[in-house]
Amino acid sequence: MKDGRPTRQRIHDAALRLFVEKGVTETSVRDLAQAAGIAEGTLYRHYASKDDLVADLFARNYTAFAHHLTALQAPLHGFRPRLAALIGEIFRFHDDNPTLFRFLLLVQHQGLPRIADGADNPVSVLHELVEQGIKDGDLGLTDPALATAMILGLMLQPATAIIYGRLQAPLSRFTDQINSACLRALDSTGQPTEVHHG
Amino acid sequence: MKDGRPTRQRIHDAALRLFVEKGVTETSVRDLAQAAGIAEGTLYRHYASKDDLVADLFARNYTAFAHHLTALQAPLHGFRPRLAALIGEIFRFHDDNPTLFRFLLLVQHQGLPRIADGADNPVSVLHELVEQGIKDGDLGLTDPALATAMILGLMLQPATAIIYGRLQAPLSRFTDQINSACLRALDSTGQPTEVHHG
Amino acid sequence: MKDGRPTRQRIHDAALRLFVEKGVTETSVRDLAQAAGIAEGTLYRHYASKDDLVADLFARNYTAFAHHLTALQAPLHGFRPRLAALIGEIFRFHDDNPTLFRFLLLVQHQGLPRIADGADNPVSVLHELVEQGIKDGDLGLTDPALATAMILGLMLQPATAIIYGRLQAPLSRFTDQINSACLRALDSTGQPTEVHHG
Amino acid sequence: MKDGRPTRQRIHDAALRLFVEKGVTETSVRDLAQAAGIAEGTLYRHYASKDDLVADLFARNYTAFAHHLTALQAPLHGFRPRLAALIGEIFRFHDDNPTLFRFLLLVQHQGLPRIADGADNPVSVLHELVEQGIKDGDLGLTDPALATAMILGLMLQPATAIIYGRLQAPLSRFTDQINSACLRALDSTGQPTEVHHG
DNA sequence: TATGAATGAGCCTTCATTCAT
DNA sequence: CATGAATGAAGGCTCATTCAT
Repeated sequence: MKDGRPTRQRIHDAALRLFVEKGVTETSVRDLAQAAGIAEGTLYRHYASKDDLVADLFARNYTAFAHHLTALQAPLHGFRPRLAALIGEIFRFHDDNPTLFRFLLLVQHQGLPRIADGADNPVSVLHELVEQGIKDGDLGLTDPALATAMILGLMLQPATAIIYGRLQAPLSRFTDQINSACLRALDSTGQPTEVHHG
Repeated sequence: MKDGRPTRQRIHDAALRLFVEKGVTETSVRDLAQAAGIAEGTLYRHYASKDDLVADLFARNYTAFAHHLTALQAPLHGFRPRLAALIGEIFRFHDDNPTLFRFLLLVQHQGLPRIADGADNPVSVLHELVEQGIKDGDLGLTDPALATAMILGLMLQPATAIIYGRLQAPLSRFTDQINSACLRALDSTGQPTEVHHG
Repeated sequence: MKDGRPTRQRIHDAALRLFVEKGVTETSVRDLAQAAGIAEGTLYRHYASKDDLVADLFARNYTAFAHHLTALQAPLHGFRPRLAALIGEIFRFHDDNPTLFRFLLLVQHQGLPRIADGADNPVSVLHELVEQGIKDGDLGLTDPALATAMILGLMLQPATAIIYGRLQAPLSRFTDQINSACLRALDSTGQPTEVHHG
Repeated sequence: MKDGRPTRQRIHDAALRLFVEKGVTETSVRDLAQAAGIAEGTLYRHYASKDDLVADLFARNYTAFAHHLTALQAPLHGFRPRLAALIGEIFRFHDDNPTLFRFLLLVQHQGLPRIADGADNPVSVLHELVEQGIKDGDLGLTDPALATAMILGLMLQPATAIIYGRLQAPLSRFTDQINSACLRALDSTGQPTEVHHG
């Protein structure tokens, strides 16, 4: 039961895994303790409550990832290189730790109000990039919220498809295709090739 | 408390609303009964269990919508008109009953295994359309799963953005933009306009 | 397990008994349910919480008893008859339901702030009687709070002595002795008989 | 956190204070450790258990006080001087350390069986004094248990009134009044002054 | 069908206590 | 002696479900 890792790390890992596998509400503290190889009471030495564990897990990683994405773009200039870097990094992150990625996706839909919009939010990072791109005339679209949603959809839905076995991991296989699909989707002035239809 | 609608319909409506507002697990049978204006025990005259209610609500509507989408395409021919019809109908469905739409989106992520892939599944309907489109040479992409994910992302993420207030309803406002964005995204041979980058 | 009494009454009786026997905090909801012959969850159909049960049990009886004492005095006039009636009634109450009496004594020391001073409080009833007595010149003492404490002590300490087996029940045996002891104690002008001391 | 006092003393003080403030059961070992500025485990270097701490605190002080009261009476003779000395000392004790006084009062109602009756018990000391007084013909009453209860009530209820703010500390203000009230209450042959009643 | 009191398993959390450092 | 993380039993409470009316 005891392995080398510190207690907190074992809670962290077990929680991430179970929350993604069964859902947050569906995972009991009993489940958590069992999976982490600790007693139930032990969890409360590290987190004030189950909710606190979820919030901490989410906020810490969500924020860190947002900061990482922001840092990544500092040396780059222009919409295209920055978007490419963003997508590449997000896909790499997914492949490095799919469980964490899915947890963030999962909880985002429940715990969003906890995290204020701003630089700490990966979605905001993307949104700001898009806004800047529109201002610089790099995009055909003029609604930043719509453009952000499109990019998000083109990135996250393939990730979801992997979860359900409709697409084969790793996600990074699709980095280039998704990147160029984003560029095309956003460029409303482009001329789609004429296609045959019967 | 009593209104004109039959009991079953009132359970249906209350459940949909509460499940979307608070989550399925977070909604208790007591909540349901209270919102529907019935006694707790009464729910069990209509559904074998809470799970059964969820499953029934999901399956019935998910399937019906899939059939509807299939029927819609029968008179149409070719990828483009069919995709346009699909998107138009999905967006219209969202705007007509956002609660049901969100419920389907929500439960899909938990109850998916219940619904076998096939004609009863809206995602499958899209998938088959895409497969046919590829076979007919109407799309630049060759991976139907990836193309399906892209279209799905371009449709669903704007719907999600509306939930979080990042985009203004109705979703139908974006039908044309999303439709053409799908076409561009899927057309890997198209030439994105040259853009300035600094 | 089932007897004829309604559930609420059985909870009431079991709670009173256990609270007095073991203390409020020391009595678990599990204990309560077992003693009342009901399931744990059943308690929560009748009381919002364990605290609520305690508060309700206390407030209801404490208040009712205060009202009863007040009513009792309406037809009487003057300090002495009223005090005699008060003591007689309090002792009779003790003997009729010693468990309830002890519960009120017990919880009073923890839940006092819940019950505002006033006509709903047996101690206040006594206090007001004493105040009136002082105003009418019926007492030697001039501090109503002190006089109230004295009477209270002369009544309650014998009740306590019965609990600990230092005095034999019923308490009513001592009604007259305590009543006259109160009168003597309160009459600071009286001349205690000269007594021999060796 | 560390102050000059030895660990045991700090536990002692913190325990007394918290037990009186919140109740024994309501005070956790964690509360105790925090208030005493020690680690939770440290408490167990000094006491075998929380119960043991309570018992020790109670027995030690209860016994010591009984001995003190006994010693106090050795040089005095006769019921009256001894009672006066007793009351004076008890009230002084209350005022010197109200927290300890209240703790003794509090725990007495829960832990009494632990302490055998006898010379180690302040109540017994009073009881014996009363018995001797009756034997010597110094009291009007003939039931020593009842007389003891009366004296106890006349002393303790004012102390209780101070806790609840119904009377102003210090208790010693009332020494003489309570002393003479005891004498009058115990003297069943005394003639209460005739009072007016309307 | 409808009701709503009753059920008891299970949930999150707290607690007194232990023990390796 | 002191520490504080770890323990797991027990606590109060909620829940989906049953059943007599």
